[in-house]
Amino acid sequence: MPILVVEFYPIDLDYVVTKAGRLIVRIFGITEDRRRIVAIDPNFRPYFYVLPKPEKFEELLKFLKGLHITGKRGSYKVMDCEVVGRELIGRKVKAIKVYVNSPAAIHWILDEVEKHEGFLDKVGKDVPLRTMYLVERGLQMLVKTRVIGEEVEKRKYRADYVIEVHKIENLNGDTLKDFKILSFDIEVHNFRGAPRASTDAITTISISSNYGFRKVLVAKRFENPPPYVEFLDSEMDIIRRFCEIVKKEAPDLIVSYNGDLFDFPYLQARAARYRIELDLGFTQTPVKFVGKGRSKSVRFAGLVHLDLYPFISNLIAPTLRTETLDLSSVSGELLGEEKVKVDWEELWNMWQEGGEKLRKLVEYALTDAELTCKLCEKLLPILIELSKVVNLPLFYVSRMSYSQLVESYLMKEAERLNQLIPNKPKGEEIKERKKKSYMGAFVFEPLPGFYRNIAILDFRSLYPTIIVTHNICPTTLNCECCRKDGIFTPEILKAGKKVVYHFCKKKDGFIPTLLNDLLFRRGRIKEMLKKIDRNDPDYKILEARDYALKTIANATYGYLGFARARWYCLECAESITAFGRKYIIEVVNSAWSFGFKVIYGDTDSIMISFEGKSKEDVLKFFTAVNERLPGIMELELRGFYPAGIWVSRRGEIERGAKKKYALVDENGRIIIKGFEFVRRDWASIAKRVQMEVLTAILKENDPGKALQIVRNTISELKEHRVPLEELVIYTQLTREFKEYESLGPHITAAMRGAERGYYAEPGTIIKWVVIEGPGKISERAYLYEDVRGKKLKYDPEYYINHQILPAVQGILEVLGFGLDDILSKKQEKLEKFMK
DNA sequence: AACTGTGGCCGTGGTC
DNA sequence: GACCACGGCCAC
Repeated sequence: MPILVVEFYPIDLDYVVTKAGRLIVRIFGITEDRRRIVAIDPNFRPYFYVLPKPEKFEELLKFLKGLHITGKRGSYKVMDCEVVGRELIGRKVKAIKVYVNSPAAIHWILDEVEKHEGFLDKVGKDVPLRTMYLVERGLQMLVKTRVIGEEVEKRKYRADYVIEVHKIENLNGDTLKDFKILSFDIEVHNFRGAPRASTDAITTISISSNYGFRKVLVAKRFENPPPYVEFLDSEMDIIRRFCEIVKKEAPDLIVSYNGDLFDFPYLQARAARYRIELDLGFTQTPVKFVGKGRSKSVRFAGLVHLDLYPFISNLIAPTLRTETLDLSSVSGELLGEEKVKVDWEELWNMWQEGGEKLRKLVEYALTDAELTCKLCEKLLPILIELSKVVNLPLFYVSRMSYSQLVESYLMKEAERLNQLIPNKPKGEEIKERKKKSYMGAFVFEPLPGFYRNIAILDFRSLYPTIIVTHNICPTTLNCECCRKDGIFTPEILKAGKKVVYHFCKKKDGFIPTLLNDLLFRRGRIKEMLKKIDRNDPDYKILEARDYALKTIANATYGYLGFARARWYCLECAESITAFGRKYIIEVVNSAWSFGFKVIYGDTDSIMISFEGKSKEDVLKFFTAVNERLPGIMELELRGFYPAGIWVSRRGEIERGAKKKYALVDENGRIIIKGFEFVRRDWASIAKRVQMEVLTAILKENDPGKALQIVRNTISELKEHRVPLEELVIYTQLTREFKEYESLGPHITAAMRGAERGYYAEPGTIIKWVVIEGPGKISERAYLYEDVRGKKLKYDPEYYINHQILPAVQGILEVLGFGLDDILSKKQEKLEKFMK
């Protein structure tokens, strides 16, 4: 077969072991002219490291070199051994890098090696093969790549080129940008929101794309269908047609919203009834279900299945304000487009009735696929950047948590910095680590009050800059070489004793080096963002890159204290927070010595009042602090705020509540932290009134108006004039019913709902309402759907005393208004009279 | 499998 | 009625 040279962008990677026991790594990609390529690399050898006892080094090396095991499933061989000098968590080691013939061989060979008397330790045996491969070959995902190799028979591949690799290398910085996206969504015929694949058929499959293609496959006819509708005779035909379309369109990405846990498993179960294979990828092998339980994912070789739900819930959710993570709410927030919400019961009716109703159902179904596609377009730049930073295929990156991202990044960079990758901790070790905790950040207790002329200062990336400045790393912790003159932490109080750690002054640690890189790159991106236009196509990419780098930098501190981390280091985490406390307290002290009143501060920020002083004074103070800060640490001036309010802790007039305050900025924007207003588990009526009260006070200087708002709302509640939607409380069910020790209202409401067939499992957000009647709140808590359906009456007393008043009392108290002032009958009569 | 960390507020049920 | 643990969610 001829030798070919092809340039392409790698988008996916996997490996197979042939029946003959040969390991084959497959790189899937697309060329500039949108052809599919599979580069087959049969020459990769997985490896791990053995640390022998020094005195038996040669003996073990000799033993390893000839090692060859014949097992039932094939033969396992040591292909090569290399003696290398590396570092393992700050310790210089001489190790043997052992190359073997297949992934399974790692386990078998190790079994033998461990029995050898010269064996001391093993490292890197649990590193994923894809990481190993990309590092070893020096390849970057999504970056233009040239492969030179022999064209081989396509056989089972649906690709334009199948090439056996002779040489493969990245070319330049060019990254794949234009992805062909196909999104889809299924609708199921079921009644109460707990679809069962054993009984409930798929009614429609909707498909959308970023290149104009859209379609809804329907198994029931109606008059004058929209052009995108394709009628088919049965569920079987819909599924078959769907597979046909995906294969024919050959997109780069097949995108779903919760396809890992719902759409694909469901589709698979229904397809199995008709013996249809979901073989949608570059190969004719069927779909793969990887992992178990809640971490299940659905994978096709080459065709990247992006499920946006895990990505959003793992990484994006903290930046969102939405109460729930359903497609509609998330698109509402990220795209500004919300779809019409239709509940299960209604969908059932629409299907049953057919005709015009069915047309609505079809429109609704298409919207789902369309929103999924648009969300993907919106989030793809971030995914691409993350994929490049940690250098792993999109498929994996899109399903990763923060800790996995950090760890992947560290693993990717380990080889370059001569670091061995520590083993993953095992069960017992994890348990031991989990028992330990340590002291975190400092939070300043505010004095309750209404303040004017506030300045906020905060440290830029406090923890990352501490790590870099003080060289905090498991590799530099308590090094031998700097016992006398290292970098010493502040005293740390630990179980009644004072402890001090030190970090190496002579050589840069592994993690500080990487974080310094990340922060430096971020700095450069920020500079570039300032220079280019917002509409420049590069703007979005740079923004996404900044987001990716920030995400990894910020999660690194937490990762060091994470029990399952390979580079776990509790002393490091402790040291970082200890330095953090030291710095913020120093800033508080300087503020005082400059004559400012300190109102509040939390972890890396300080809020001061400059009443009686000027903004220039604040600048002087700010400059003075920065001059004394070491390394790359930096205090930033976040801004000036005309007014702010801090309340007392409930029931403790004199003590201010931490983590709760509201400000108004110079543009009149209200900023609210910690108050009920920002909490999911408060009724929107209470949240709205709280916001209105805060606005009246902070922005309009009109406490009288605030009182009036509260009184009006109370009357509306009493007269049942408030719509039920405003009374719904959202609370998450975090475990199975039987695991609860105390049964709060949201749990009893969910339990009542479950009896009526409303689906609830850990993770479900329960929407509940309190109705009139005797007994505990939990005895009167019902699902919103139940209350609405049965036309039960909500309990005004509950909403007044347990929602409205708690939300506004503390705020009004600061201005000198007590409960009597709020409820004052006289005023209310007067008001009615005036109307 | 779900799991980056600690600090913090506060309603509710449950116990005395 | 006082007190405390549980449970959830938020700040950073």
